[in-house]
Amino acid sequence: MSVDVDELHDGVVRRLAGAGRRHTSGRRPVVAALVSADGPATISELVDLDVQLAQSSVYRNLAVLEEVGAVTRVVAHDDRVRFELAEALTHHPHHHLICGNCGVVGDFELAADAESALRGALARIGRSTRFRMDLRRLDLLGTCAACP
Amino acid sequence: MSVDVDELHDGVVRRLAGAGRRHTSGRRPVVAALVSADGPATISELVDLDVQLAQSSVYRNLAVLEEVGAVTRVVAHDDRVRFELAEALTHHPHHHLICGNCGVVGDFELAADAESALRGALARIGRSTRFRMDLRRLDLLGTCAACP
DNA sequence: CGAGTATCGAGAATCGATCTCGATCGAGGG
DNA sequence: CCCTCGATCGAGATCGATTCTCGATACTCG
Repeated sequence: MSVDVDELHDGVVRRLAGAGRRHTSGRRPVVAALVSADGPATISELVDLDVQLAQSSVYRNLAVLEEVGAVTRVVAHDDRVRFELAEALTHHPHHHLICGNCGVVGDFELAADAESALRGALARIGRSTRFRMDLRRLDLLGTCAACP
Repeated sequence: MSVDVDELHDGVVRRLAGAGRRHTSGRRPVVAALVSADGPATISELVDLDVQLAQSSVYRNLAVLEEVGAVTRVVAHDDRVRFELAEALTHHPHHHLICGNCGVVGDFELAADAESALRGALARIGRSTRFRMDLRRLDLLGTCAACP
């Protein structure tokens, strides 16, 4: 993760302020843990990364941060929810590779041409179905290197 | 769902037999409920569809059916797991559109050209990451017609 | 028919996620 | 600097989906 951490916190502060919320001593460590985590992290992973964190507060703060658009919720295939910093803050557009076996989630980027081709195809699909496609995210299932 | 139900049960029987399991009076209704469900269904939806079903048995049987490859587990964005009949049985290849808001899951198919283009792109990605991409499934996030 | 194994169903046990509630913290006003 | 009031905090209770336990049944095969 090669993002200017101060700039990132600034972004978080702005979003929170815009909703009348504060960037508190309870939320900063959560954001910090998300930065240090390599990719989408579960609550328990975050608590492990920073033992000071109270589980209930992490849940609450992640909910708030998600509400103001600072973090994004990622659902994988093990029944735990994962969170990651929003692309708007990290400036790092990406999609997810989910291991259908163990649930690990990895990030990847599509080449520009593949990305635009995909967007075109999906826009067509969105029109033919009752869904509005935003292509905010593309979750792909595969098998990670650690699984058989 | 326009599949020959008898042929479908035959497929289920074959898969179960191949693993030394039986297609019992407890599993048939589950498969039947999956057929009548329109798309991936949650356990409670299945139980609602057939009040005779015992919840614990549905869980167990779906696990068995998944084990032998007769059904597939689908993870959406509401915290419930959904199940659907495996493509190998329905002969109906498709991907999923997941409403990021309410969690509803819909099916869709990609046009052949888009599908192959996508496969190519993903194969490349699989090589550059530590994931083995199988493109068994493509889950897309969008917003369904019923959500704001 | 009898043995041995796969299943069944109801209820208990798990465990991640959410909610409750009294104690704190922080920005502004006085 | 003190006070007020809403935003937050943290620990523990609660919720709800999923899984496990276990005695009772249903089949298959000899």
